[in-house]
Amino acid sequence: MRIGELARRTGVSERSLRYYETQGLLASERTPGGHRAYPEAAVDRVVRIQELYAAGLHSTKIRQLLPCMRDQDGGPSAIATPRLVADLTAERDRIDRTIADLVRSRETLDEVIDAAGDA
Amino acid sequence: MRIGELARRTGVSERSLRYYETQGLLASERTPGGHRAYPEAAVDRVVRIQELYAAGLHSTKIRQLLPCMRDQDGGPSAIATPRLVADLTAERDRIDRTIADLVRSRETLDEVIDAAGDA
DNA sequence: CTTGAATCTGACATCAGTGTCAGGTTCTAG
DNA sequence: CTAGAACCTGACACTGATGTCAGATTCAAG
Repeated sequence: MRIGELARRTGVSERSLRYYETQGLLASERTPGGHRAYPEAAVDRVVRIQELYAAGLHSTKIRQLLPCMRDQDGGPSAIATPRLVADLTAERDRIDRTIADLVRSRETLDEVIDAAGDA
Repeated sequence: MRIGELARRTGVSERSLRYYETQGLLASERTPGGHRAYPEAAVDRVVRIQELYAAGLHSTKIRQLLPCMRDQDGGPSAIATPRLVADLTAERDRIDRTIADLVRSRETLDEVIDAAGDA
């Protein structure tokens, strides 16, 4: 699959896909002419990357994390080091706090929306 | 209360508090010499602002939203317009999606953390 | 009054992912 | 072969909240 199709299927811009490659998050084969060629599994991987980005992880952490993830074609190809586990645990706690925060903000929005609905 | 104390009590930098003021999010009285003076209620307000920022709202939306919020000293001083309600509903849906995404990412992290724990 | 802490304004830097554009090359259908 | 679509690299801009620094002013305690 080429980059255009991958972009279409994942909803991620070609620009971002190329950026992911420079960050070591997404590998690609190349055609003899130098065009990128992706395996089917790239779709899942890009979706995962997007999720992690949206969860506030930086590319550095994602790069360390990806090899330790179980992807659809088999088990993880690496086990997290204790150092990485500590980092990820911190990220996990941060995500917990973020979720709690989002829930509070959602309640705030709902209050305002409901108050307007009563009017 | 002056800006230093407000910063200490909210955990928000003085820089950010001044920025909030330029964005119309946080008013302040001024001493004769020009120093900012905040009422006690400012603490709550700053915390709210921080939560909304963390939830991904931009200052423009927060500025519109704040007057419609019920704060600790009474009811809201404004009712959201239909236009604003539509915006806030969109934000709410975005927050819902973000939460779902965070939960997925948290599961991903947990898997990796657990896998390392088994080793 | 003096002095040190706190505050003021204004300007510039940063971060990291993404948009966008230019100029060139490759691919593929006809 | 050829035209047009798709892709390549590289560079620069942007966003928007926040950090940081400089130089000046104000505040409050002795």
